[in-house]
Amino acid sequence: MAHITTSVEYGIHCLLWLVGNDNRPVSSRDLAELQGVSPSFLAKIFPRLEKAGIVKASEGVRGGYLLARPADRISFLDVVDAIEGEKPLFDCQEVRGRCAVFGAQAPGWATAGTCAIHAVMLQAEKAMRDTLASQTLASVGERFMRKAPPAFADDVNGWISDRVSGRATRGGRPARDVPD
Amino acid sequence: MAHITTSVEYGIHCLLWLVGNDNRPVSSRDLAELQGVSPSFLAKIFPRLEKAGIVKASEGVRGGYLLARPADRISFLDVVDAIEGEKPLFDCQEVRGRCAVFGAQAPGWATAGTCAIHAVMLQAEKAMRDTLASQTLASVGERFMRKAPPAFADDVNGWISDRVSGRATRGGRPARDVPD
DNA sequence: TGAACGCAGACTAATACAGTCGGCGTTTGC
DNA sequence: GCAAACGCCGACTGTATTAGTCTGCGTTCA
Repeated sequence: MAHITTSVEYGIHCLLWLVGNDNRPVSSRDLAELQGVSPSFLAKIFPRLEKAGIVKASEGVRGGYLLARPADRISFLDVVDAIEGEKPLFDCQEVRGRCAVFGAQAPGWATAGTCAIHAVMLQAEKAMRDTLASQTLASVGERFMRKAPPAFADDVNGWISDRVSGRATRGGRPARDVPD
Repeated sequence: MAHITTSVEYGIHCLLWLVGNDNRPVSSRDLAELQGVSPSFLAKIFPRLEKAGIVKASEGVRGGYLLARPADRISFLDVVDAIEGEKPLFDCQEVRGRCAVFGAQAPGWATAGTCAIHAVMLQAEKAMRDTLASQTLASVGERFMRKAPPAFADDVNGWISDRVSGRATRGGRPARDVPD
């Protein structure tokens, strides 16, 4: 699998729908159906975002999630680390200390400091993380909204409202607009 | 596992031993024992480096590997791609096209071009790859040799020569300096 | 000829990831 | 007060990848 996982992808997609949605919590189930992904899988991702302080949860009926801070202060790196837990790009096996000419015990100069190869990998990882840190939910959300027609945001808000009120007034029958 | 694998780590460590070793091929078995890693595992890595044109192989007794071009023209990125095959940092699932408000068929504006999230990941991947491309076997090898005492390179060359000649003159008994 | 090579492919064990399921505590509407 | 809609947690499954082993084949050289 790829280093940046599907969980992160789903998480960011969901968070983008929460941008500019400050007073109405949205449930992970609704977000899942809105995007056509697995509800139970999304339900595993959101608690991590909540623990990292990226979203706020409200429990009970009509509960759901809201962004915990403004979208321009939530970077892609925040989301990646929240979901994946700062997993390293490279896992140094410290091969340098095993050189046969050292015998049983490697000399100090060989194992002091960071392995030269590891240092390059850390530098590459930093470059990647710096890029992720430079992009926020606000900047990417805005870029997406410039592509979408003006009515799109309203359509989505309407879809979500329909689902919530549809459950309340029509006895739990989901309001789907996909015929079959 | 980490995105940059142990195979790459072993590969780079081996290639660094081949720097400045232009006329005497070294076998993957000797490189494995020199570094205390699995010979059969290393034997799986080298053919990929050979197919990528990073090393040249010579078969038969006294065969082995040499760098196929100067060390200052072999970057870390070359080695990573040779061994891992340009695997992407992120695998976009095209969630954007599944939005429920679109119904069965997503409109063109939604799926045109690169997904905004994917674009950020590609940018991060490029930053990582640019860093890996900027580092060569020559630069890192030199950095390592500055840490090592002057006699170290000779010690290693001696160890390798002992192993080759030891096999020839002493009937295949490996010249190990680690007692047990 | 045989040992030391490279090379290819099958195989195994461990891990991680995507996804599912069931149970529990909380909140709200009827 | 009860049931449905929530969040949250842990156990579970299937599949893909990785690290590592093993066997067999063709080549080279003493």
